[in-house]
Amino acid sequence: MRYSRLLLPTTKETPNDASLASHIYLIRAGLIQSVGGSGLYNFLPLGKKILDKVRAVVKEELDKAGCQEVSLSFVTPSALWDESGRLEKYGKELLRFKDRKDNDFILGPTHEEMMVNLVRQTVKSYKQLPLNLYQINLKFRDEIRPRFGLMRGREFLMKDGYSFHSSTEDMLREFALMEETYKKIFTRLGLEFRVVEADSGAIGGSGSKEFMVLADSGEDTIVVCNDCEYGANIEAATCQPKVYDTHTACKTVIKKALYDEGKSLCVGFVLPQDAELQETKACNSVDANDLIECDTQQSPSIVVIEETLGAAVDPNAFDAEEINYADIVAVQEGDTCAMCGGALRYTKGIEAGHIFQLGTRYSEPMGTHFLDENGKTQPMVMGTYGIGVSRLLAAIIEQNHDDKGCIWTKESAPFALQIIISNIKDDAQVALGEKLYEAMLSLGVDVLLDDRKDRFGAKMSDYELLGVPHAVVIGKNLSEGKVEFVTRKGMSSIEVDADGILDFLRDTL
RNA sequence: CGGAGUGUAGCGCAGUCUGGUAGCGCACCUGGUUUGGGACCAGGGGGUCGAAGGUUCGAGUCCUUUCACUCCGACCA
Repeated sequence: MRYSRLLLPTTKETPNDASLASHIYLIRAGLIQSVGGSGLYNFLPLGKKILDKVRAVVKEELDKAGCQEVSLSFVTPSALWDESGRLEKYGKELLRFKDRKDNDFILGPTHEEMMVNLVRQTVKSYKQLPLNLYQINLKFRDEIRPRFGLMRGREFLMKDGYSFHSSTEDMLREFALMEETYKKIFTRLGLEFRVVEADSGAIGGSGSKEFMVLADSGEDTIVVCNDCEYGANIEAATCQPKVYDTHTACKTVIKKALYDEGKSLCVGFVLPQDAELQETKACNSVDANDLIECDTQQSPSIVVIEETLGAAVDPNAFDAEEINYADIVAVQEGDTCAMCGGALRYTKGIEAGHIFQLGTRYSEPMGTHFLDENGKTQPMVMGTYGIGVSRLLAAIIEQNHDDKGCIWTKESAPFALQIIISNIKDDAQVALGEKLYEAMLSLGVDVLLDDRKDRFGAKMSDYELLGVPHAVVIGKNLSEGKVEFVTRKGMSSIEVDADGILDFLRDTL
């Protein structure tokens, strides 16, 4: 590709609403363009190209693992969501609308219902199982607060996969296979990540693991052990139980728990004075959709006592209809690891992938059955597996950038090599640049030739901003028969004889 | 939804208090000089001033209503 023909609108100024490196550089490097704000973005040619490369890595590894790609309708009938009971649970994040006949539709935020619907119409026998189907398509979530560019857009590209099994054992086998496959994907993309235990959220199900790309700018707090492999989202993290007695000072946190059809209950959470309530755990402990602040100090109808308090608290002290025990306390830094006894600490991560053991959460209510060897009707056992593909672009930049711009990893780079002709009016420089460009193309190297009538400084700045892994700078040293080979990471450069540059590139790239 | 703020050229902003020719920087176009770190000179194009209503001889500016977006806190790949 010739730079002079490329639509790549780089800018010197940072957009005023961008605070994250990935957001700033995606826009400044001319990869994406904001569409009237509010979490909607256009992908410009090179942004699209990078997205396609990341997508290709995801697809290759999944196909190798035996998954099959499909493409589900983006617009989905609300009726399906009624069947699974998620229409209410998902709440306002669903973008709902009507067609001209007044039928209700939503834009899919994730496609469990659609995939289940597809499979229940086509799969009837245990002989057709197991099955792992996925798609890499647009999703829409009407986020309360979109921000950070591609990190939390409202429209985004997600890979969502669903597996169907005749037994829980087989689903667990596939779950493990997907964990391995995901590790391969993130490793190929050059990311530093950690697999952690997670809460299952609105999708439901039992076991779930998140793939966290480690970055200080990550939105999730994850708890990791200094001494072993243990890692968990703060929402699901556990530690060795602490010991309390009747002298332990306790506090009660009052919250309003929200349920389907507008129902709500006042709940009191009892925990040690110096502990912190973990809202997700608390929410799960009462099977609520959400917890909100309770305005009045009314007496709670349910009391949940932190389980490690045990006998340290007298349950008769509360005037409530129901008293339960559950893990509702947030793990603190310095707590003891339940696996090995080491010290736990916090770190930040970007949730780039999430795998769930769904069980029969969707197949049961939606009537997705098959006939087993004995001709008996059984609900299929399911797993579901997601990767935020467009978010991965942001995650790659968060982990790979400097104060000049992006530093793309090998598998994600928009080009393998950039050839920079310093002065377009110098015939010798142009001649070598063109020759090298043609040679690289014929070798099958994806190369960008900067043939613009710009000054050296402008070209170098654009090179650093875009972040192609390597460049050849053909400049004034050509009069002494030398060119420069530059590596974007660290901006180190070495002088190479102009005569030998072609061989050098053949050996190096 | 709570709190704070902003809407004026593609982007970033001034002008609004005190009503009177629509401005600046970047980007863009033309010509010329320049070519190792975003250069310079000269000329040029580009605007429903977020929207609606009102006050006024006259509204970007004052009044009312409304919409959108951004930032800080509770959802999620």
